[in-house]
Amino acid sequence: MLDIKLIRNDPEAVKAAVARRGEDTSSIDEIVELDARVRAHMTAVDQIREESNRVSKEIGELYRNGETEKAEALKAGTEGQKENERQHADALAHLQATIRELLLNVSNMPSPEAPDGLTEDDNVVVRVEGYDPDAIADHQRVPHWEIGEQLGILDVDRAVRMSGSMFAMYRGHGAHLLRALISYGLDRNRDAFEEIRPPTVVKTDTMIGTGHLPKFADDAYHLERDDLWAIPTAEVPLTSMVAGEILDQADLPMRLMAHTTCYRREAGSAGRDTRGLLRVHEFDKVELYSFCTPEQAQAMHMEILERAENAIRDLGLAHRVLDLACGDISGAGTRTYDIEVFAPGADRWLEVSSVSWCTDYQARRANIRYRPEGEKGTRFVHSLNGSGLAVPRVWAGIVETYRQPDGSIRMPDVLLPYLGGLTEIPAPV
RNA sequence: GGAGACGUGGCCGAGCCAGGUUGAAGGCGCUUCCCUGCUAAGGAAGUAACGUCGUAAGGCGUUCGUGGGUUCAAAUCCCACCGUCUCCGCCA
Repeated sequence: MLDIKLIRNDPEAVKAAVARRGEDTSSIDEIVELDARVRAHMTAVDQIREESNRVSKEIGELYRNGETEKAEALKAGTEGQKENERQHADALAHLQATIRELLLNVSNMPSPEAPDGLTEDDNVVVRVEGYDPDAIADHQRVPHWEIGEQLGILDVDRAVRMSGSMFAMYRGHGAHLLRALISYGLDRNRDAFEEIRPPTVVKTDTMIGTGHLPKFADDAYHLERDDLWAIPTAEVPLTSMVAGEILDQADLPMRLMAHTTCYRREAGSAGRDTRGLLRVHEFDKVELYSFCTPEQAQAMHMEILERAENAIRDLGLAHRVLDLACGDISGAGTRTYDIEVFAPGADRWLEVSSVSWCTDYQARRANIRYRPEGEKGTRFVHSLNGSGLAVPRVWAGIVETYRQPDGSIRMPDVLLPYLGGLTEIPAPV
């Protein structure tokens, strides 16, 4: 969430920034107004408590000295104070809860450098690599859901029978390829990132920490009986890993990576891009993540983007990098780069990574701070995340891109160490 | 799931049964200074976070797992929840 002090001191600037997303900013005015009332009640409560603390201490002293009568007299004088305090305290608590609720629903301020615009059409293409529409051969123009069926490596129909639409099942070499991609995604970042395998089902507080709740409750799977949520991305448990902690500056930047399954209801996108693996409710992903100081954040953003892009480049996939327009940046982000792979069979760009710099927006929610060296007090860390490898769409890109004239699929060189001798998925006989 | 024990500051650990100068003894760690050829040892002082008021110095408030309650007063008493540990049961 945003810093209430920042909103208090310069509401117009905050509104202007948030408005670039196309978001309604009227709640910010409301917050400012409620905040003033909060502080009035706060002062009142503090004064009442100060007085009551003082009197209590005095009573204690009187009892100790055996001056029971005086003590009783003082006690009698405290009547009514309690009710008075309670009224202010209740009003205060109520206002604070309201403010928090409002605050949780205000998105992060986009970076001044983020491109203007409200939709994905306004995203700026930073670079395109390996994309040549004229060089795409006919045998590559087969969508992966057809290839998957032909080769017996992807079985959507049976997955749908078990779990409903937008679920997939990988089989045989297809499942093996999936596993290879996960290992590949992790291993190539092992030089700097600590591998984590977190829980994939988490408490409500954990989801709030990253900004996925309350705003996007409809997009997440909820296990009502135990009040647990299936994570939409490893970003959720990774952020919460150090929730409430004060980190040593020496430990920053902290680099973490995790392979997890991710669950998304995709509530707003029913019927869109539903063929094959374009959009599924359950998928595997390797996530790259970092906590760092504000000073380190910009460089870390570039590092994660570079690592994610290199993984795609080394797989030999045509791709492009987008600088997202304000309106397309997810709630917690201040700036986001997307990586899209071109899938020649499906004939479209598929988002395979979203690399976001969240400033202290998530850290504030999850209360993650660090002690700056040579400075008093604490500061909130910055958090950054990016998909190191989103498996299904990369899988789709590979299967379509590497399809040979005979219908077999050659395996990218960089995956060979993970495929136990498999160099191609053979064509059906 | 059953029975019991327990959750205190960066860490360890008193205090809780008998509520009152306890924001919390003592120790470790850390910081600064002294001593010192170097290191070790030793001596002195300091060492939580958050909120709020204040230009500041500083004042006040909150926090002893979390949330309620009792009381003039709660780390201490009561209730609920969360978590940890031990034993039993079950189990990949």
